[in-house]
Amino acid sequence: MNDTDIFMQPQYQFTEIEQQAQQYWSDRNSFAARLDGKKPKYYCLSMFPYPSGKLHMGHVRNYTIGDVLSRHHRMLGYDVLQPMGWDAFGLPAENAAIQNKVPPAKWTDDNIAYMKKQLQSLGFAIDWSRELATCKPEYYKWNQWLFLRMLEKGIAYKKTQTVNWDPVDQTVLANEQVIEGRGWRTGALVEKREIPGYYLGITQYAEQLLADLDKLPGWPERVKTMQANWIGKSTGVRFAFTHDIRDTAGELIADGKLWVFTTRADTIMGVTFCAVAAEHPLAMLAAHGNAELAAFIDKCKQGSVMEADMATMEKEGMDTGLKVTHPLTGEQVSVWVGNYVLMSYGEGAVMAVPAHDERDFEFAKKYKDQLPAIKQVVEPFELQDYRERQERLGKGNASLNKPNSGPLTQNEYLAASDSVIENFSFTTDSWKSIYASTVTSVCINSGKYDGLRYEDAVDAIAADLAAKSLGEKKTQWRLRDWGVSRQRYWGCPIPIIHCDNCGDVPVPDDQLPVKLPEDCVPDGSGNPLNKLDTFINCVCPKCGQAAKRETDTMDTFVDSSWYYARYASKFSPDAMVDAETSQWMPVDQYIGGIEHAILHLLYSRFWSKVMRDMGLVNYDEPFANLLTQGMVLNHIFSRRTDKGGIEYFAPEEVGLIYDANGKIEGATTLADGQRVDFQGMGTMSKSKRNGVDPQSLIEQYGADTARFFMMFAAPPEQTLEWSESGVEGSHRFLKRIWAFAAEHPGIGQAGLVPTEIPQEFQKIRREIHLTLKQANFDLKKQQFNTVASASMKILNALERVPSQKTGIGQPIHSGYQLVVQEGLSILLRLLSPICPHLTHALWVELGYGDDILSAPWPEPLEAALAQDEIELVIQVNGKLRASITVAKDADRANIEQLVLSHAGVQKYLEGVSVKKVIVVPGKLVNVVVG
RNA sequence: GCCGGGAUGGCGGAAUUGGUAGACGCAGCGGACUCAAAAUCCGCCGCCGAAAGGUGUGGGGGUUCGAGUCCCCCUCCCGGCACCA
Repeated sequence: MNDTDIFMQPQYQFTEIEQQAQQYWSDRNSFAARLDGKKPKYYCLSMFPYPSGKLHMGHVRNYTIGDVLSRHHRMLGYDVLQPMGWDAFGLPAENAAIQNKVPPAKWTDDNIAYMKKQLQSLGFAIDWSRELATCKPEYYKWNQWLFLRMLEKGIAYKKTQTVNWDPVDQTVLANEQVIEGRGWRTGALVEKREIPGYYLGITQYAEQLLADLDKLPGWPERVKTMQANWIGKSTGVRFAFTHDIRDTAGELIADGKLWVFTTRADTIMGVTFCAVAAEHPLAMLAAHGNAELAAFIDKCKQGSVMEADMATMEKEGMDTGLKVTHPLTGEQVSVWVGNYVLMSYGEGAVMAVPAHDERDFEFAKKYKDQLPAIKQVVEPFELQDYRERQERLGKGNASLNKPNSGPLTQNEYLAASDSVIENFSFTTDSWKSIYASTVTSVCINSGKYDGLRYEDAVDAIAADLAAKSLGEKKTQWRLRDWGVSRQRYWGCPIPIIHCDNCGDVPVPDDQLPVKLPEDCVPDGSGNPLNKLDTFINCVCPKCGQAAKRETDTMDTFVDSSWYYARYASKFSPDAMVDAETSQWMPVDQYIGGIEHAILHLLYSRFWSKVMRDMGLVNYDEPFANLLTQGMVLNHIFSRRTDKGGIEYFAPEEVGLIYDANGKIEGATTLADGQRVDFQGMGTMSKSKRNGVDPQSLIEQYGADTARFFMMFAAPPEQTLEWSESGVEGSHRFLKRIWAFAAEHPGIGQAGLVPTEIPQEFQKIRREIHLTLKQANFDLKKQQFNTVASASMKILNALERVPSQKTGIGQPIHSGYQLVVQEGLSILLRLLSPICPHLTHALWVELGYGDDILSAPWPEPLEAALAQDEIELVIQVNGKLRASITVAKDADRANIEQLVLSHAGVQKYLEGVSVKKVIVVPGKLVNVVVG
């Protein structure tokens, strides 16, 4: 090599080393993914970035994790695919356009070019030939194509949707652009508007999306739980209370039926009232001519809909004065408006059974003077079983009066149950101790249903309701269809043409893609496409008359719902994906932030199933294994300004103050020595000024240091606390490796055979192989922090190998050569996924081979791990007292005898007798005395 | 409020899944080199104690020869959420 000069230097010149390694990989196209069918495949995918301008630390962490996995699997003998691309449509490009008057296309392209350079400087083993950007027509053409197929199948459809409308800018706002009910730019009060839009029928796949979570053992439990909750399946009974309530025109409302949904139909005989949402037609009707009720309804509509806010909120309601008829008992039941009933879920109305629903109970407690007495209709099965046994024994006539207050025992409850309803005290505690019932309950006080357990009761009641045409069993989903229309410019055009004669006409396939004009500069006053005649005006594909193009674009979640499949395919202009896709898919390892646990992952799963049903792909689930990496945190420093605001200081602008325990107490600014407060660790963000720029990190320490620290500081799923001195420590380690290697030029070439190795060398060799064993175990667990520390341990061990130079000119011991040669080879390979540049350079320079990428992954050798003597720890009554060294095949009796005669043990045996001796082979001996 | 995950030195974090608690690193302290500093290297480093020893994984109880690890109760912290009938 002509660049040997760098390697001869004992100094670690990372910039040159990294550039040369990257050049080497790029010259040889080292990371082009190929499937030869002989090796197993490994598709490793990190969530693609939004090209916001430059990388942040979260990206560095995410992509380093992916790269470590990719490089490790490559050396294990897999064909690896690790692609990269750009989630390039979205609102920030439009905001930048408004600010800088640059077209979003230009802004996005420039950002991509810069960020690509940054990614390359980190040395990721990416197949750049598969790079894609979702804002390019050759990509989004297939969004449009699949959308049209969904339209044909009835999966996509049009209906009106509610949007946030800014009356000043005359534009639709995204939720994030609404700040405290006002438009972010204009400050105008935001209005709700109903406009038409396209929806995708994800609810048609609800059952599959829920059931197939079981096919994902490689996903974190919490992500699966979140998805299951989001899909929100509940099975129950939908039924109607009948009524004769008429509107102001005298028309019977909703055919005289008040529909409700319940998962607890077995408690139907315990209904004491009904509650409807504020927006429910019955509530609206009752509000006519009832100012008090109208005011209450208005108040309900204003309240927060967030669960956390609501959980502690007082349940409130008001009687509408309306009555409905119970479908089974014929009793008249009052209809109330309840602030805890949501119009958007189920029927917007509920039956209220205070005895067996905590919310209903809270409500009934508050309005007990206006509502009928609560009615218990189920009790735990175990209790009923108990009661029956008691009755057979002819017992059970005690009174409710319990001498000492406290919760009733089962026995006491049983004795008093007949009088419990009259004497029930209205507290949540007594409700919980008496009524709260699970589904293992049995009906009581329910006429013909008495004695039926949950499932049987629901079946019988559903059958009776069905016989009257007033109800049936039903599955209710929380999941709603996915609205994909966005009234924005920088997105994929929805391929529809509006014709006065023919209505909404799909763009024919041969006219795809509908290209987004790229020279627009949004000015904040709505979608510029609306003003672009060259885009809007077109010809109806059906009748040939002049027509208008749809100007809405698609939600950017569409773009990211299938990019992984495109990566895995040849980028054909004629097909969304090709046969190669099904060879690479599913993704073997997907890595990204937990913030995408619900929407992105659910939409991708849905999209995959749609593609599968259209015969495009052959997999049910796109991501076999999911790793959700933690966030990157840094110190936050702030102080109150004179004006009462908060001013933030970057960590490099302050000096820390520690308390007596060495904990950070506060800090002072380096500039003026003023005191600032330490706010703890928080996510790196611009607003808190605690971000660290990856670029300056790479320039100062190199990519390998950045990568090493990212892996070393915390396990991947946990948050990672930034530490400048931690980065320095990582850098120090890499310098030490370099210096150690520089002292052993050409050591990789020595052809040594490990035969007779003296003890002193064997001991360290064993330590190295033991550490390697642990590291390989940790890699399987994806616990990279201990893999990084294992590489440190191996270097520590290598530096301890006795060099035993016998004198000037004397050769060093062959045992030394062997252990260092082998140990360094293990260290370089083990470290190479984390620090690929340094290890690449040293592998070649020390003569181990041409390319560490094609070296096999190191495995510990049994011969190196074997030992003739083992150390056993000795405990007396579980406390560590001594240790002995015994032959590895020493038998139990032998060990016991050795232990009991050990001086360090005997002093604990005086005056007591040995009861038992426990020998854990290879580990320890516990002498139990007493 | 509900669901999920946690709590181990001054700090980040280990502990091969019930078997020597604190690996590895950071910070700190002491020393070597240096005119000096930086860099580098060597040593010490949970707490109490002069030592012997004792004690110690958020708190309390339990199972076990043995518990950071398993079980029950409690406290606090973080993440998620939908008053879901």
